[in-house]
This record gives sequence, C-alpha cells and structure tokens, in this order.
Amino acid sequence: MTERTPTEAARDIPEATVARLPVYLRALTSLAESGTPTCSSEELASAAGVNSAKLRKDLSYLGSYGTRGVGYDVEYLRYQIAREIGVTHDWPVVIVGIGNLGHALANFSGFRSRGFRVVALLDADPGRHSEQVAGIDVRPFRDLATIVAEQGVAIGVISTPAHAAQDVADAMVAAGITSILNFAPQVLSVPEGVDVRKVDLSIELQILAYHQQRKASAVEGAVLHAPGDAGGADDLDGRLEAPA
Amino acid sequence: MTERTPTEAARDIPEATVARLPVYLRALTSLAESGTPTCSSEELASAAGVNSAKLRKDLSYLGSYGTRGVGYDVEYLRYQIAREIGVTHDWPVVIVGIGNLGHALANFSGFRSRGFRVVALLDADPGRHSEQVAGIDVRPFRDLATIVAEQGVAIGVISTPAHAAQDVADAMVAAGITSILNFAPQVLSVPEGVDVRKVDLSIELQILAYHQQRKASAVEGAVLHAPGDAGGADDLDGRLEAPA
DNA sequence: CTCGTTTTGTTCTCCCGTTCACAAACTCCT
DNA sequence: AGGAGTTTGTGAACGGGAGAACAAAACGAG
Repeated sequence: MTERTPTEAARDIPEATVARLPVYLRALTSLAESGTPTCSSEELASAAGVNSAKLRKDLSYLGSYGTRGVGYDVEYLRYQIAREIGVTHDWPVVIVGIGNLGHALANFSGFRSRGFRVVALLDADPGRHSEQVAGIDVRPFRDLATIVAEQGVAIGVISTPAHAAQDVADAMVAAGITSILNFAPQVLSVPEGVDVRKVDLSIELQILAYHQQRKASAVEGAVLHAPGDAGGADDLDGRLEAPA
Repeated sequence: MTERTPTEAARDIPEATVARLPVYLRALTSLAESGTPTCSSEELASAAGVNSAKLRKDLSYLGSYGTRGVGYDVEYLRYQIAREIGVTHDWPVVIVGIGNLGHALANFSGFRSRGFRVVALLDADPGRHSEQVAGIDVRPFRDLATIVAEQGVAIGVISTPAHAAQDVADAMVAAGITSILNFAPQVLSVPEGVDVRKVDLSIELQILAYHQQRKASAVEGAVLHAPGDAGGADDLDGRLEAPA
C-alpha cells in the first residue's frame, strides 16, 4: 500500500465496511468519553456489536493503526475513522418536507454532532413558511437552487410524501446536489453519479413481521389461523405516505 | 417441495430477498391502483428499482405465481407476497419514547396501512402522560408488560434517547416482545430468538458523506483542503442522542 | 538479551447473493 | 393445428463478504 497521504486515502473500501465505520466511530467515541485510552479489537468489536475478526479486517482497509500486543489508541483510531468517512468536514445539508418526520430530523442532535449542519428547511406548503423549526426558518421550496449554490450544499434529505419525492429529487439534482437521503417510500430515479440512500420505516417493520410470523408458526405448528381467507388482500389499502 | 399449505410457506427465503419483498409489494399496490391487471417482470422490476433477473429469482422462492409468455397477475401476486411477509395479519405494535421521532412514527400512515396497529405509546416522562398523539394516549412506560400481555404485542419500536434504549429493550424482552425496531443509536444486546433491526439516521448520512467526499476529491484532485489539521477530531463532540 | 505472552494484520476457505443465459411454457396469429 | 414471438423459472458462473486460523510484531519478565 506504499504510504498514502492523509487526504487521498485507501482506494477501495468495501461497501459493507463503509457501512460499519460509523458504528465503530460511535463505539470509540463512547470509549473515549469513559476515559479509556486504548482498547483491543475484542473490546471494540463487542461494543460495536460485531465479530472481532471482522472488525480487524475492516480496520485493515484503512491502514495499520493498531499496535500488536497492545491494541488501538482510542483517540487516534477515532480520528482516523472520522477523517476517512469525512465527518471532520462540515457538511451543509438541506431538508425538504417539514412534516412530522422533517420536524424530527431538524431537531435530531445526532446530525449536528457528526459534522452535518442543517442550513435550510424547505417546504412547498406556504402555510409552513411562517414556522420556525429547531431555530431555523422554513423557507419556500423554490429557494432550493439558490440555497444550494450559496451554501455549497452537496447532501439533501427528502422527507416529503411519496408523490412529491421524485420532483424534489429532480430539483435537487438540477441544483447540484449529488447525495440524497430519501425517507419517502418511493423509488427514486436519478442520473449517474448521484447517490441515493433510502430509509423506509414500514419496510423494516415488514421484515420484522416476516420473521415474527415464522417464529410464531414454528411454535404453534400451524394450529390457529384458518387459512382460507381468500379476501385477505382487502385489508391492504395500499396507501403509504410519509407524514404530511 | 411437495405442495405446501398456504400457512406454512417455503422454508428458507434468503434474507436479501425478504428485504426486497416489501418493495415489490408497494410497486404492485401502485400498479393495482393505476388499474394495471398484469405486468411483466421487466415492468415490475423497473417500478421496484431492481434488475428483472433478480426480481424473477426472488419471486421464484415464493412459488411459481407467474405465467410464461404473459407475466404476473398484479392482484394475485400482491396477495401472495402480502401473505408471505405476513401483512395480511394485524400486528399490534407499541412505541416507546414519544419525542420528536416517536411523534412522527405514531402519525406515520404507512404503518397502519400495512397491517401494523399502534396499540400504545409509552414514555417514562410523566410530563408527557397528559398528551394525546395521533389519537392515542401516551401512557407510563411501566404499563408495558400489561399492555403487551393484554394485546398480544409481538413487535416493539424504540425511539428513546440512546442511554435508555437498552433498558427499554430488556423490559420489552421481559414482557414477551420478540421483534424490536430500534431507532436509538445504540447497540442492543438481546437474548437468542429476539430479532432486532436498527434504523440509524446519522449512519446513513455518514455513508453518504463518505461517498460524497470521494466524489469531491476525485474531481478536484486533492487541491483545496489543507491536510495538516491535527486537531481535526475536536469538532466531534461525540454526543449522539435520539430526539428527546 | 532471550523467551513467552498478547494482539494485530492477513491469508485462505466457504457461503450468500447477483447476474447471465437458456430451456420450458404460454399466447396469438395465420 | 402449427409456428412465431414472449416471458417466466432456473441452472450455472461469478464476485464479494464473513469467519477461522495463523504468522508477524510488539511488550514484559527474568
């Protein structure tokens, strides 16, 4: 790996590893707060809820930041991970769609403390433009392009109802945003080069329900529910909207 | 495998497939609403944002519900998937931690419309017990066991601050809940047989930030930021809490 | 200085998931 | 009835990630 400079880091970190780095970061932060100066891969792994072999392999993609026979320096490793995933920068973020979820997101302290700064809250509904949420004025959605350009925003959060999400995404892309976090239950189509991550509350519950159903039927051995409810699909109204 | 009954379905559906079934379900619901009677794997795949080969393979785990040369009957397939993941049942759910996020979750119409019924909102703070959220009274956290037993609750949602999450999880497990959806930024330890899924808002943003950082440095070729900010870790205050 | 202990970093193997490619099966048209 | 055109379902190749296992490296005791 031939000595890489601090700014240009390892070329290819596996996606699965990238997804775990923030977890390690949090565990390290917690260790640092409790005054622990160093930790072994075993300790850190258990704090992060993963296998220690996996942890060591993940960290090895970043470089050799540990000391054999000793472990990892908590502060040092924390900084290395933070730098790698970019939370030492300041990331301006816009949130579009200030319903219940948008409210919660705007107030979420976890964003601020991780280097994410909410620079604007946008909503298409003029009725909301008088509000202030988390000390930030709610502004008209059409101001998006201006704000993005002025503040150099690269990351946008969508917390609108599903039917509005694609339009918002299009506007974000047009304004120059290249990373989108989508909370609306809607598949977004975006051009090449734009990253979208989706968080879908009801999907997570449905996955749990699937496993729960299996656990239940494994136990009771298919005793209870009558199978023949052919009209069972009717209780699906099918509507799924993010909070208004 | 030798004619399985409706209730006890295919034995082993891959986890990755399970996670996509709700997406297919939503796409099918949308197609049904627009009056489409049948669809090809290509159409459904594009509506769901996946590859058509993957879609067909996923569906093949459920059975042969399509017709070669024709496609899938939208209503029929929708019901089959709904039954498979269990959303034809009614799932009572409790939400613990009625802060900003808990509010948003309680109001989220996507839960109700998918067969999830919020039977109780719980919070440890007595100050909230006078409130009503989404037409449901907020009740004391200590009522958890009673409610779970009376209503047959199997699924619990945690939207408390991180420091309370483990205690809540323990109480849920003790009360008989075996599926937990955790929004608190905290690794939960639970006994064998209990499923936990976590949704972590700030982790998603950090993953985006990582890729964004790489995009940026790929473009500007490491021109701008001065590397030598050794104190860079300081702007991480490290606190991460769910909305109070 | 040397040996034993601890813990990292890495290699190797296995498994899961994705994708390709094609045969089987169905419809429609003549 | 038969053939052309479609579309599903699946076998097989491929790639990436998980976990075990071990060699390399650091520390400490004597």
